Amino acid sequence: MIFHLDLDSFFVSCERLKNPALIGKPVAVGGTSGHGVISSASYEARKFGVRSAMPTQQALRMCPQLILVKSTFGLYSEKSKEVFEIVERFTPTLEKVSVDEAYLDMRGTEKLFGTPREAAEKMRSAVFAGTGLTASVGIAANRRVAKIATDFNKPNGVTYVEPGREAEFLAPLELRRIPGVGPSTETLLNANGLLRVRDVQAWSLEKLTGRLGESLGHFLYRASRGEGSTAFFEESETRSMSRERTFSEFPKDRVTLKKELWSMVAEIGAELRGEEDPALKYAHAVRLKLRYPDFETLSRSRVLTKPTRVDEELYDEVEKLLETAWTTGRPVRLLGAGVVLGDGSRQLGLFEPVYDETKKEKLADLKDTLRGKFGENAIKTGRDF
DNA sequence: TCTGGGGTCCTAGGACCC
DNA sequence: TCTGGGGTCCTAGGACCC
Repeated sequence: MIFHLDLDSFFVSCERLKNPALIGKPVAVGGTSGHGVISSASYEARKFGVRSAMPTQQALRMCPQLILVKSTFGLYSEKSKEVFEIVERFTPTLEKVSVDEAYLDMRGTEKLFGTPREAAEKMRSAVFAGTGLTASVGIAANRRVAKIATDFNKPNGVTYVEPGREAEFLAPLELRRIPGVGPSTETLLNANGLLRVRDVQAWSLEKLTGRLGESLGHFLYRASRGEGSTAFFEESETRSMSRERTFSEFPKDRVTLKKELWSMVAEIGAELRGEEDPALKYAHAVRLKLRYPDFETLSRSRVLTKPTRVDEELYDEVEKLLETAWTTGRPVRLLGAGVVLGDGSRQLGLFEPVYDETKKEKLADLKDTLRGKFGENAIKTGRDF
């Protein structure tokens, strides 16, 4: 039995703990100024059509009395920690997938907590008693179905899909309920006459792969029958790091863009040098992202001739990408920088020596240490833009 | 009407190798 | 003069998730 636990409108609920006057009202947490989007909406606000990821301006048009609260991430991670400390008393085998969501392996806990449904209710009560937050729980034989089940009975509910009855549970649901089926895939499926899970169940694997492609066809065949991976943990390592910034006023001068690029690259560099896992200590490639005011978005990337974790070396490469990608003088809405991670050896060339730490790298580490001790501004980097 | 930020995975063409 | 098949890497773009 796998549980999927999801905290109800988490950011809004946290804000209500801090300010009870928000209870019972249409509230949304998110970007309050300029080009913001909604991160979390109360159920009162959802009645008006307000949803997360919706532009704040649009939300305000739909619901003029909407109370907007600026997000305070410190509060959310604190509350999240409290919740998972409570949840860990039920099983040590859990995987957090975000601040407000986790999968729990509850196999073999019947003696302690009773039936799956009883265990879920005990868990939800404990979370509420300890933090004042409500959670929804989905129970199934695999992660995918458990997650769909959570969504089925939100907020503050439990859904148990008995083993062997997955296909029956899924049949009436809209395809959109399957994680991985977003707006674009939904449109494609609808255009093929597939509206609900049962419609997909009626197609053979050959028909699905023939009409929709190998990958999507196989995925839907399995997902529609409630099949999922049997392993609890799914291997997944960080493969990239990035920073991006949407400007409130769209700059069109080189200096502003390069200063911003430098500060993002420096953050990435510090994170890279703080990385414990030897397989992920070095940047294998760098990436640049640009978005213009009309939302035209482009990215450029380049594999480095030599893997590095030195800010200056990363910056020089990203700057080159900016020079080639950016139409000089055109205003920029969003600027982003990123790295693809590697272990410092190059994949190509079996006889390449593993990259040695250079003096520059040691200097960069020293700067990080000093910044940690004396503050961000302890070390000034002399750079002309 | 206006669209955040940090990620993962997939696709598709071209280069290159065996 | 004509031209297979499989695999990996690189690059750009896009879908999707929270």
